[in-house]
Amino acid sequence: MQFQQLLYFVAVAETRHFTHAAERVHVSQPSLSQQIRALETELGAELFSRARGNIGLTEAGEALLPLARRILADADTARQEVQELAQLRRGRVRLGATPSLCTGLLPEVLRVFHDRHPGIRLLIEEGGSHDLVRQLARGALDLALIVLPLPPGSPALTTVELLQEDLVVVSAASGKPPRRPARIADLRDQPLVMFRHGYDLRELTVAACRAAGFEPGFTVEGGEMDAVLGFVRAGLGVAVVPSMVAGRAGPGFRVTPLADPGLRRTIALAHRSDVAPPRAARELQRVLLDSRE
Amino acid sequence: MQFQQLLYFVAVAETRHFTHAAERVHVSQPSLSQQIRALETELGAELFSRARGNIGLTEAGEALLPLARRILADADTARQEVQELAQLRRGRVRLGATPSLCTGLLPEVLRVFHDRHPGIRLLIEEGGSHDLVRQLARGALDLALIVLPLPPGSPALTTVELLQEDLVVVSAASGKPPRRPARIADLRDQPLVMFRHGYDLRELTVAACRAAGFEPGFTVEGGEMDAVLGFVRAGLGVAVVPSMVAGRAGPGFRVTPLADPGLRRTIALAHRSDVAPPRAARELQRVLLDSRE
DNA sequence: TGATCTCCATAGTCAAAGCCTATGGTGCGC
DNA sequence: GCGCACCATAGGCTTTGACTATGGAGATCA
Repeated sequence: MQFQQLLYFVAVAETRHFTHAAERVHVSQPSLSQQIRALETELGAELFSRARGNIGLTEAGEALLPLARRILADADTARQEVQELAQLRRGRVRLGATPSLCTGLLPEVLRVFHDRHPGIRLLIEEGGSHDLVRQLARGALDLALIVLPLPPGSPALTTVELLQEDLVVVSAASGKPPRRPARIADLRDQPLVMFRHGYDLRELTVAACRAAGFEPGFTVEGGEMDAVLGFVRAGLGVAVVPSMVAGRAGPGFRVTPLADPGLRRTIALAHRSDVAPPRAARELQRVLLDSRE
Repeated sequence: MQFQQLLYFVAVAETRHFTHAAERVHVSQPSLSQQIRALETELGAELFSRARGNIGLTEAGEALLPLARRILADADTARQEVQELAQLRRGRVRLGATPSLCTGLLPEVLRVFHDRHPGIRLLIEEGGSHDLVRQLARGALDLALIVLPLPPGSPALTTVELLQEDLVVVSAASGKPPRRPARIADLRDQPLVMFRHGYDLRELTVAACRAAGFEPGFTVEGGEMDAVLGFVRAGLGVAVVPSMVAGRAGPGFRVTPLADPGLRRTIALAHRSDVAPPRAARELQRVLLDSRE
């Protein structure tokens, strides 16, 4: 059984005429006759009663017709569905990102992408780089925005550096102004508001303090970016955050840059090396990279 | 798009392994790879993410999979339906017969046929030969039991003589016994009970009377076979019926054969010449012809 | 680190399938 | 009765799909 045989069969059933049916499906009449005959032979039953000037369906033909129509319709649907996915009219991208990027970089980029491809659903997974890398490897994400360098033992990922973020110190506007520019060592005697485990910022800040020779003390820890900023504004302590986040934090904050060499982190776009990302993900990747300019 | 491509696709989707899938569908692995690739090219999208040791469906593949399964299932259903029709496990026969045959010959023959092919529906159309011939030509009947000769102007039908019926005179057992054997001429002065228009017996009896030189008179006319016999038993008149019908008419009747040459009619099985009857009809035809022995 | 193994892709060959044109054969109508 | 309409058949050609053999890349283990 072949799709074109079913197509020819339906054409004959509807025109009740071999020659006309052949024209409709754009083959010669003998080709059509031959295929109908092949289908009949395979199925083991005549499908048409071939009377002069009166082609009619046999009972077997009547039984086959609705199924043939449905099969052909399903095949059309399949073609269309897949093409819509390929043409970015439908689909999804599963993007992982660190929490700070979700509030900083992503909103604008995703708006641009969504305007361009309104049919693509965007599924955002917020998490630390470590988790995101695991999910990439498992195939649960198409792309992820992670902090370089990759954690040791990472699977084969391809990364493209996207941007470098400077980290700054935020404190309550109402409190005593810190030295400007700040130094890491200044944090030794400062109460710190710290993110929950999983934030790359936590590991990075703690590592920097230890490199400067002290263990940082936290007044509050846990909570997401918004909560941390709220605690800082309330005067519970200072925090180290990306400058992009601090810049949009609103009033009530004092933002203090760090003296050279400061703290920076490199944000990269990562995907599995062994599999090309889906079409929609490649498109989002392009938009992300373009957004740097 | 081809059925085998969908079959291979489903096999790979389910095994997540090209080599195993190839074994399952009994082709070599390169053939399967090639067909999958052809399908992907035609649809314009990759269907699988081919990572070492971890074959997975892409979004396009996910979209295609349920449709592919349904198409393959429909194709199987189609094959099975048609084969069941061909193997006489299902189906129908549309049989036309004259009313007298419906009560005489058919019940036993149809019982035999039904015992042999319980899945075949039997649709009986009762009518005069003229009507039956028209319905055969229109394709509304597969087979018909008609009275020979065919009406003038009949379309091309193939007929096989089935049996010859002797006609006899039936009268009420309570009445005056007629001459035995009877002659057509005896009917001149007899009140006749006559069938409705459309019965071949009516045309045949009237024609015989006219050939004998008189116009028959009817006390009652119209009604089916059972009604006519009822009228006869009630003493309203005599009737000319097939001997087979008279024999099973029950008590209350006197059956009188006609003197030579008598009246006979030839019952034949007819179908269109231009189209072979469907399988189930041919089978019923065989059973009918066998029933003569 | 390198030899081996697994597994999918590629190359080349061959038989079969499908389409074409030309032609045959059979009812139907003028 | 001759042509006409229409489906079937025949023969040739191109394409396709299957096979075997081989390549190449990642995983595995000594």
